Amino acid sequence: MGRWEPNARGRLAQAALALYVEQGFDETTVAQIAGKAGLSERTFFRHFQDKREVLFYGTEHAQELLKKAVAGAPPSATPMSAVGTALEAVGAMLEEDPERVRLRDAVVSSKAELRERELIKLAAFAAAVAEALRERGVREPAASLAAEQGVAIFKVAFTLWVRGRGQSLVEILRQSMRDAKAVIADRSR
Amino acid sequence: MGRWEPNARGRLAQAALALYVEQGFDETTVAQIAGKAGLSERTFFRHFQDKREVLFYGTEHAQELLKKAVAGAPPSATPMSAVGTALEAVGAMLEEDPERVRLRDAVVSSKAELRERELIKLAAFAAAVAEALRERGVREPAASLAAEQGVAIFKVAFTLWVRGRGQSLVEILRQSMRDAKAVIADRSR
DNA sequence: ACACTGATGGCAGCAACTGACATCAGATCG
DNA sequence: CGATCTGATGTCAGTTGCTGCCATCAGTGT
Repeated sequence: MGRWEPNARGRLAQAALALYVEQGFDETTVAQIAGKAGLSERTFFRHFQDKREVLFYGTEHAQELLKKAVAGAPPSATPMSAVGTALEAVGAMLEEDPERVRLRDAVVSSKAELRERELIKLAAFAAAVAEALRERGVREPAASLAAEQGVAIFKVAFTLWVRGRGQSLVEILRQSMRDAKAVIADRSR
Repeated sequence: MGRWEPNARGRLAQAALALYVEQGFDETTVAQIAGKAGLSERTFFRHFQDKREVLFYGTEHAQELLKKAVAGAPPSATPMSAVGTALEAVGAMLEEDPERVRLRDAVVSSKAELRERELIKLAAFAAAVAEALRERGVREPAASLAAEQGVAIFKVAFTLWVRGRGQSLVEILRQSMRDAKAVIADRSR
C-alpha cells in the first residue's frame, strides 16, 4: 500500500492538539491544522469526520483493550469484577503518558462541544463492555447496568485523578469502586 | 414585558420538532424552522445556541425538578434513595406525554450529534444532583458517585421503556435500581 | 511502457453561525 | 397625549465547517 508521507492521521492529530493548546479550539482553523501537517483541508476531512474527532484519535484502541479485558477475565469472575479489571487496564494505559492525557483533557474540558464528543465516546465504551459481557453469558439488563456503572465510576475516578496530584489512577479507580459499592448499597451518608 | 407574538421559544421548538420528524434533521434548515414559527433565522439563534439545542427545550425544568426532589427528601434518606425518588419524579413527568417523548427520542436517537447533546444534558443532570446531595451534607466522592450511578440507571431504564411496550417507566426505574444493586454487589451472573 | 488503484489537491457551493446596525412594538414617564 | 426608552426583531455581510465533483499524482502489478 503506497503512501506519500506515512501516518497522515497521526500527524494531523499531533498538529491539531498543538494548535488547540496554543491558540484555543475556536481560534484554530482546519486549514491551519492541515497546513501544519503538510496536507490540504480537504484531506483532513478524509481522515476525520470532524474538527473535533481529531482529538479522539486512538480511542478505538482503548475500546479494543476494554473488550479484550472483559472477554479475557476468568470465567469465575462476576460481571462487575470483570468490568473492574478492564477499567484498570485502561487506567494503566493512560498512566503511560499522563502529561499528554492531561493536556488533551484540558482542551476537551474547555469546550462544551468537545465534552459532548467525549461523552459519546464513553457511551460507546459502555456499549462495547455490555456486548462483551453478553458474550460471556451475562443477561440484560445486568450487562448494560454493569457497563454503565463501570463507566460512571471511571468518569468520577478520572476526574479525581486529573484534578489531583500524583496519586495513581489505578489506585483511585479501585477506591472508587469500593466507594460506589457502599453508596449504592445505601451504606453511606 | 412586551412581546410581538408570545412564546417565541415554544413556537420554534414545536416547529423544529415537526420538521425534524417530517423530513429529517439534516434535511431541515434553520431558515425553514424560523419561517414556520414566523421568525427570522437570526432570531432563532437568539433563542437557541444551536440547531440541536431546540430539541432540548424544557430540559432546565426537569433539572429543577431533580434538584428540588433531592433537596426535599427526608433527612433520614440515604443518598441513593434520595436520588431514586428524584428519578421517579422525572420519570412520572415524562409519562405525562409519552407520545411526544417517544417522538423526540426517535429524532435524537437517529443522529450522533443529537445523542451527544443528550448525553451532555444527562451529565448536567448528574452534576445538579451531586450538588443537591452535597447541600444535604453528602461528601465527595459519594455525592458524585450516587448521582452518576443514578443517571446511569435512568439511561438504561429509559431505553427499556422507549423500546418496550406500555410498561410504566416508574416501575421499570424501580426494578432497574434493584437490579443495579445486585449487579454492583456482585450478586449477579 | 501500460493500465490500475488509492491518496491527494483544487474548486465550487451550501448551510450553520456571528457581528454590526437599523427598526419596530410596547411600556413608562412627563 | 406625545416623547422617550428598552428589548425583541429584521437585514446584511462575512467567516468557516463541511461536502461533492473532478483532476492529478505516487506507487503497484502486468
